[in-house]
Amino acid sequence: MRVTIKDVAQKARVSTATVSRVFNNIGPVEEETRRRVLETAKELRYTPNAVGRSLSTKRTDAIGLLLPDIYGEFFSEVIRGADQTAQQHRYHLLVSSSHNHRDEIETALRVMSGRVDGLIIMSPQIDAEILTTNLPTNLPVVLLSCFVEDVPYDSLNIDNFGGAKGIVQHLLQHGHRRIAIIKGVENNLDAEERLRGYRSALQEAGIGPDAALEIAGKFSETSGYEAVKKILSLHPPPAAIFASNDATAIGALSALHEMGVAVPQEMALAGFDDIPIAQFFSPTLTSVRVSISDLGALAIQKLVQAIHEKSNHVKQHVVIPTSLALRESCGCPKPH
Amino acid sequence: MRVTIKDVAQKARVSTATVSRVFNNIGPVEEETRRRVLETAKELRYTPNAVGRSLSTKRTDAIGLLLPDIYGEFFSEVIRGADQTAQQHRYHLLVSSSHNHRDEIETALRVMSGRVDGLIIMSPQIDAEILTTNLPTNLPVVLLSCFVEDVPYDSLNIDNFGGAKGIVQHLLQHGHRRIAIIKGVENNLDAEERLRGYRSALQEAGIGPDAALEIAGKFSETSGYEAVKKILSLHPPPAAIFASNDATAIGALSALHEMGVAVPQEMALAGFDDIPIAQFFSPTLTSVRVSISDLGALAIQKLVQAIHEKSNHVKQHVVIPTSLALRESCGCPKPH
DNA sequence: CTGAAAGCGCTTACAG
DNA sequence: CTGAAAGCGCTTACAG
Repeated sequence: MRVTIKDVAQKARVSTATVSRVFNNIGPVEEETRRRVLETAKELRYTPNAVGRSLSTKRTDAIGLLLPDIYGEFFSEVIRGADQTAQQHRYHLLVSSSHNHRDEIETALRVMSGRVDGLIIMSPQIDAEILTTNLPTNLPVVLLSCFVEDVPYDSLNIDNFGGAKGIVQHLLQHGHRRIAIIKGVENNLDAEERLRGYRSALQEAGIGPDAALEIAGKFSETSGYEAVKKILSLHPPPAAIFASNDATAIGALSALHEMGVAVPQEMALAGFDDIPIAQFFSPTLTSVRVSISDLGALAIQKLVQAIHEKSNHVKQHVVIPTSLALRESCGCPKPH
Repeated sequence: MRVTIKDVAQKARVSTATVSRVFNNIGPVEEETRRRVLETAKELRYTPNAVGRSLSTKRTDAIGLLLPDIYGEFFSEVIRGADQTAQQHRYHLLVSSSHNHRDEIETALRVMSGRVDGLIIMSPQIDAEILTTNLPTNLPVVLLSCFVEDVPYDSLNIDNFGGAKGIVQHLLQHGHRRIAIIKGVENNLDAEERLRGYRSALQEAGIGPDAALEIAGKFSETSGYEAVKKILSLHPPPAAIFASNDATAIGALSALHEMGVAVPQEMALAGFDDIPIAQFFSPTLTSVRVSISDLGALAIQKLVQAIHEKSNHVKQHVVIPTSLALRESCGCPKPH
């Protein structure tokens, strides 16, 4: 069977307390004893059992990452950043995906609680109140892209409004007046804020709202592809499209190519997220830059801080700034 | 503090054994007792502690997923497929990435063992022997894209050889004779097998090997981009390029666009993996189709089976077939 | 410097 | 149908 601390203690002729001390590098241990314990442990191929340890320390050394339905490069970047940073802090990452609905989130929360020391929840679709009522109050939590207002948790949000407004202003500077938007998923915080930013930019430019230019989308390539078909049937068609994320922009670009519409000459295009692959399209894709892996990394950092500082941790609401990644698809020259 | 099974038992005036029975739906429990326990539990907001349970049951209900340095859509698809299937079987997913080196793998293995009921290891760079010497022999393991030969583990491998050979044969059928390959990462199993497939196709077509046509690459967009610069400086340049994965093909495509080389007219191009985004490029990208999310899902299925069947589980070595996703970049018409 | 013992939160034969 | 008690593998005051 499995070799335990008892086996090592017995064989090394010490108590389990001593073995424990050796393995945790705490307390004073005679050098000779330490050597003997380590040797015996190696001989027996002993590995401390994490579950036993967790039960007495009340730490799990694991962090839970709750993601919405994961798909595509955005989430892979979040996970990458989170995992790297978690490892640096000696935490494990328990990933759980595909939670867009209230009850799924609730189940996931229940199931994770007790197995993790803290939780990162990315849930742009879910009202934060649902979380509040379902979370053990003593569990440190960082909310990512959640609706937050007066919630007792740390939170990280992308500056969706500012980023969207900025990129639309840029399209305006290119001289375009009729600018369409392909919207994101309904009831999604990121999507709503980007829409607000789009509208705000137009309004400040003295351009009235035009519902016909606000096309439905779903943050997916396919939805961008289909949205373009609708956009091209408008009379007159717009001069530019702001896609609510890069996946959508990529689908849109594909459709424009297929319909023989030159980008950016006949139609300017910009996305949001600046996923790594954006710069490999032709034309290269203009986007709103968000350091996605940093987002995951930062969430972990905040959470680790919260875990360590315990109850005197001061909650923060951080808005992560964006910048413009100007490339060819909006009409800018290709940068080097 | 945390509310435990004792608190519930006390308040409901039963033993902890009874509370345990109610929550696990086992053994006979008087309906009236069950009701009272459940009510009390709800009142106290009791959630069973997973760590305590694990220690006595010796199950963790978690599966570890060890990935190489994760980046890009391929891995996000693996995780997606794995997580969905794991959830169906009521297992959690403990993800650990960034393991390309021997000692990293060893650390990860040590750290995970005891916290998971089984392990999926994707490690195309690592010799399986390293794994064998580092794994608790009683832990069920499924190897993904690992060098395997006579190892006592289940394994899943993509038919890299067959897929690569097939796509190169297809390029030959388009009439191309000078076909370059952009290779994958060195000492990587998938990369080596794809190279073998490429060579085999050429050889069977009576075309001798030409080292100048085998260009270094790294499975990344950037490496594909740079490889094309070298390829275009060949005299004469080849008529087609087989990129060892889609990321590489995408980088290559980007470079070809930039250099004004028409694809597929002046240069045919094909990739490998068929990542979802491949069909949104212009021209749409021909590739070797692998159902990546199914790969993750299948690995979980195998592992769950192994966990349940215990020691009388029969190890299998499964090779996952591929198919050709023929699109525009190789010269085929666009499918609908 | 070291050990005996209690305790972490559960489950599970065993007895009744 | 229910409970007392041992045990899972650790850690940690406490005592010496």
